Order: sequence, then C-alpha cells, then structure tokens
Amino acid sequence: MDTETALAALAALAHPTRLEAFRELVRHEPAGLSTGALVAASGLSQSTFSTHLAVLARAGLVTAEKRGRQQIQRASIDTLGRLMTFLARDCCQGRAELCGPLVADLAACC
Amino acid sequence: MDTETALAALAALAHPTRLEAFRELVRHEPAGLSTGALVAASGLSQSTFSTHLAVLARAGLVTAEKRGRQQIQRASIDTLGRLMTFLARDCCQGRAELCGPLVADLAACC
DNA sequence: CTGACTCATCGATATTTTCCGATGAATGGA
DNA sequence: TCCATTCATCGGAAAATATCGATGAGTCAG
Repeated sequence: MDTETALAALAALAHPTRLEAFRELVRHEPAGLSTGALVAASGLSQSTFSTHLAVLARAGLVTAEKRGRQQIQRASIDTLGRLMTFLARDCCQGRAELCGPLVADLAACC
Repeated sequence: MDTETALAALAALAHPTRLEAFRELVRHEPAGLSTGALVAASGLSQSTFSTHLAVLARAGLVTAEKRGRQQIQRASIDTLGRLMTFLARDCCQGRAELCGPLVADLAACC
C-alpha cells in the first residue's frame, strides 16, 4: 500500500459514522449488510450516509454488490490488513525489537 | 483503546504532513527528533507545523521532552499498537479465520 | 543584562468536510 | 404499465480544518 492509499483509508476511518459502519461490517463478514440497514443504524439521512459509504468504498475498505434493488456492503479485511502493515512497516525494517511487542499484542487478541 | 481515542489517532494520521512526520519519528525511535528538524523537513511554516504536532500529541501518538530550548519529539509505538489492535479487535472476537491472515501478513513484514 | 534561538499560541482567512432535502435512475411487485 | 423501494448524486448551508504571520514565553550564549 502506498502513502496516498493509506491516507485515504485513514481519512475514511477517521469519522465516527464511518468507523462505526466499517466495524459493523467487519462483524458481519462475510455476509455483509444492505445499505439500508446501515443507514437505519446510523441515524443519519440516507443521502448523508450514502456519501460516507462512498468515502469508504473509494478507500477500498468497503465493496458493494448489487442484489435486487439492494446494495450489499462488505468490509475488506484485506485492505484493513494492508493498512495495518503500512503503519507497522517503518518500525519493522530492521527494527524487530520495536515491532515484536506490537505483533505480540495483536496476536494475543485472537 | 476506546472509540474516541481511536478516532483521534486516525484523524491525526489522516493528513500528509502528520503521517509523514509520524513515520519519520518511528524511523528515529528511540532517539527522537527536535521539532525544528521536523519543521525543516515538512516545508511548512513553523506555526502550522506546531499545530500539526499538537494534534499528534493530543492523540497520544507523539510525546515531547524538553531538552534545553529544543523539544525532542518521539513516536509512541505503544499507541500505534493499541490503534492496530483496536482496528483488528472486531474480526478477532471468535473470528480467528479472518484475523489469521491479517496477523500473518503483519508478522511477515518483520 | 542583552540578543539570538526554539517553540506554542493567537487572530484571520481560505479550503475542506459534513449534512440535508430534492431529484433521478434502476429494480421489482401489483 | 404504474407505483413503491432502494440508493447515488446534485446544490447549498453550516461546521471543521489548514495555513500563515505576528506575538510571547522560555532558554542559552556572550
């Protein structure tokens, strides 16, 4: 992942509504959720939430699939992983002593 | 890490200048860099960069230590780790099949 | 003490983001 | 066909963020 893509992903997640929606989608992997269901959970207007979803999609964090009139949204765990690797990369390059605790902490959560 | 703290960290990193500064600081762990050195590298005015640094500090991603007239800035790998764990937590809870590849990818970078 | 240096904060302006209602396209049921 | 449903996009208003120069506080060297 390059810097520009990472910035887009970070900016996409740096908003309460979008972060919550993304986490909700992660919890619903791999089934996904319809846009309407997410809108209802957000409490915002449909148009506003649609804009938020577009931001997440543009960042590659969410993908959509048409099913009838609905749009089924799914979180991209792959993009999330690439973002995390991007954030950790700098301390990893020949700096295992820094990255070690970081990975250990993460592994412990699983 | 709670949602509010995670949002602050994500917003802090979601800006080209701040992301670059943070990564530069990670590369200089554990020695750190003076504010002046970071300002010079950023190409922005001193006051503007100072504001950016304050955002990173408020998010707990950077800590400062006074040394003479200089302010030595250091990246908080700990906060970075907590942010990453926060992002991965949702797919980890009883969903090791999702989190596995994510952690493996990260471990491979070290 | 004086002057130079390092950095944070203030006030103002410009840009970006967020939010909404209205509109329109696409789909499916009656 | 006709209408309801689902969702994206447009236009505009409000809020937040980014940027700068100027100013001030603290520190050190002469």
